[in-house]
Amino acid sequence: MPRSEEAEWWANAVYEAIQEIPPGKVTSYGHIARLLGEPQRPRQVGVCLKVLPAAESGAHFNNDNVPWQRVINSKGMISHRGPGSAQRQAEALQSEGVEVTTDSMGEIYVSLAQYGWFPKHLPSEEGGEDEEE
DNA sequence: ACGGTGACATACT
DNA sequence: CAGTATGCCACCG
Repeated sequence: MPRSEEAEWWANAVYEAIQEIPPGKVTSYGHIARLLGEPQRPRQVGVCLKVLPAAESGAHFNNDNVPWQRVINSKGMISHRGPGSAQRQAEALQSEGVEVTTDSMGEIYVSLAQYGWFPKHLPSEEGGEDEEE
């Protein structure tokens, strides 16, 4: 029981929200934070994923039942935290039918306009595409 | 005990 | 339109 109750609540809410993301879709950290009513804490969403327990840890929320792979940054790009980690995430997404594109810089992108999952209508998202559901 | 960092995003310059 | 600055708060050194 590391983490205070508050942090636990936050992580809990984050994991639940992520589980709401339908397969074959992706969303952003900021959107998750917004869904939780805390639009100012997109980073903490990432922190929660970083501390996400392993599948074999026996935790209620773990690497296996939380589709962490469906969460990317607002630009539709997969952040590279370690060597090959982004690659792994891209692979997982492809396995769900999500098309990913790699630019010349080696950065992996996902078309938010195509696979973005945004239950709420975002005010300013990519050029003004009113994509909903 | 303390300060820097980070799976980000928005606002401002 | 691109680069810089700030907020947020758990985790690591």
